[in-house]
Amino acid sequence: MPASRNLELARIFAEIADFLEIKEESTFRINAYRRAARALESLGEDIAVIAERGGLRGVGGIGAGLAQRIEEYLKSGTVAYHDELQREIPRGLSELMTLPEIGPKTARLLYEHLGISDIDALERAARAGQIRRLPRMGARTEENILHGIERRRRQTTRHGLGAVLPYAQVIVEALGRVPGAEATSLAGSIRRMRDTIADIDVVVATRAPEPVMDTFTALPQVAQVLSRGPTRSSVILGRAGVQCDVRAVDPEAYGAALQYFTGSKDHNVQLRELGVRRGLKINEYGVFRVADDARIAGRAEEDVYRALDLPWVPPEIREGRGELELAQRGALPALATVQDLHGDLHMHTVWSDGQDTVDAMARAAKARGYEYICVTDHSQSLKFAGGVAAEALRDHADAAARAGDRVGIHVLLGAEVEILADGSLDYPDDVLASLDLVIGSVHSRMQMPRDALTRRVLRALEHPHLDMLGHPTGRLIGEREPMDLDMEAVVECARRTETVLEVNASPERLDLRDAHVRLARDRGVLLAINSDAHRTEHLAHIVYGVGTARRGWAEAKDVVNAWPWRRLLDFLGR
DNA sequence: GCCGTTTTCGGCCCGACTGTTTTCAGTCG
Repeated sequence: MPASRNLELARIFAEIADFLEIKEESTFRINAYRRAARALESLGEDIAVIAERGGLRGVGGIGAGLAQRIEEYLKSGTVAYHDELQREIPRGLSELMTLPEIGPKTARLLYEHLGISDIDALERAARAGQIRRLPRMGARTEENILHGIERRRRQTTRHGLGAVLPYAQVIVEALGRVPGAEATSLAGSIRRMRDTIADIDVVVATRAPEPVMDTFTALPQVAQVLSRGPTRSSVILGRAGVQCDVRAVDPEAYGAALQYFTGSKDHNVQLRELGVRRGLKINEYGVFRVADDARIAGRAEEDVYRALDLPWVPPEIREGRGELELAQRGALPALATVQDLHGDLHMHTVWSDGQDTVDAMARAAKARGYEYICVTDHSQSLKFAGGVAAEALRDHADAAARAGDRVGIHVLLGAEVEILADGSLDYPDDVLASLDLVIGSVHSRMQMPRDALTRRVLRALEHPHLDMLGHPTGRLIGEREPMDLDMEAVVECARRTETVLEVNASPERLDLRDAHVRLARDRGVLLAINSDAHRTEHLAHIVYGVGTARRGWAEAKDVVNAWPWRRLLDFLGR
């Protein structure tokens, strides 16, 4: 399971960090393991491939010691140090620490006094009233622990960006209407457009925090108030069980707070280190000179970066993955924006499984300001999605062109063609040649072994009529794992054959994902950001795709549908 | 354990909130 080797190693390092924390080891060692775990999680490339070319030390947060542990893991499949710690400390304690309110100290306390080392035992003890008898524990804590366990059982880990963002925007708007709220913004991973979200962070600038907190904790969406203070409150929203944290800050500190709470942690740590070198202290209240404690920035986020002689860094790339080095050199990428897009190259109509006609799609695209669209219904073998027979395509081409003329937008006729199990495409070559754009996608037999699957996709990429690979990994966030594909090989083949890799903006997909966009972009592969709309409203999903592409550092020049009509036509060779 | 226009040694972020405390530890972000 090579792709998951990164995640497996990340889990091992994170667990080592937990164990070390229980043992009360140096927090800096603990942080080093945590940081390495996060780096591994967000890596677009297989760690084994990086190790092979001797690049481990080049990954931020990995030094001599951790490189050695990684090598050991790649060779033997285990890390002896991890095994050693596991003999000393039950693994379940690490699991306990994932519950709210339970950190290393409490986990150890529970184990030493009551022998608790898993969540079931903890629940039994809490129900039996044993927790409250422990030092520093009380009935309230016991109750909170039971709540935490219950919430854990009801909800699964993280939430998809697409499910949470619209909801979060409603909260922001509601708080923005409170009298005295001068500015309101999302922060945290949702502002960075991560594909999944653990909680919603909101920052409000106000000199009167009380009414903001009153409004917030009384919102109809609030199911439970976890904490409430003048500067910070925390609630659980609705049945979905998303946590939402609101910070109220003085307008003078709004920019600093927004910067601070947007993160990521790694980005902020690096930023503060840059500050320290200049004799500056950065916290959520502002940027301060250490010498005389004078505040030199804080009102706007731009000011915080400017105080360090840096340009403002777009939230999507604040991941501590080299963005600050580039910012220092004034070489940040000019990330693609929604406004850069001239069209959308992947959408469905009533001709297959879409809800709207080509006319309706064209009108909706025109209303978004697009110059062109490409209609790409499913190919013949995808029967359950109303795949289009080859014979119907000629009529569709005429109908698409007429719709374009009526609406005043260029309408190309393409197809989302099945990549069959052997890597061949689902229309004959002469039919493919007649289409303006051919997207190849895998919708079936996704469970093939890695080698066979990779061969299958590479064969499709080599096909002279294939222009684009649609939703390359086939993942459905929170529902279906990505296919076990050798992404390095796919990216390399796409580069060589000049095949476009899609960033599918459908919120349940976001595929390519951020790390793979970065990999593709670093190798000079062309991208497209497409909505994969199945009705007119879905065209708006493009914001999620743009966010994902930006997280992978994609620039407009890398994105073919950010090119004007003429250039796109030249590229397609039509 | 990482990292280096301060450093191969000695730094490494810190404040808010809760609960059980009579003055603060633990957790979280």
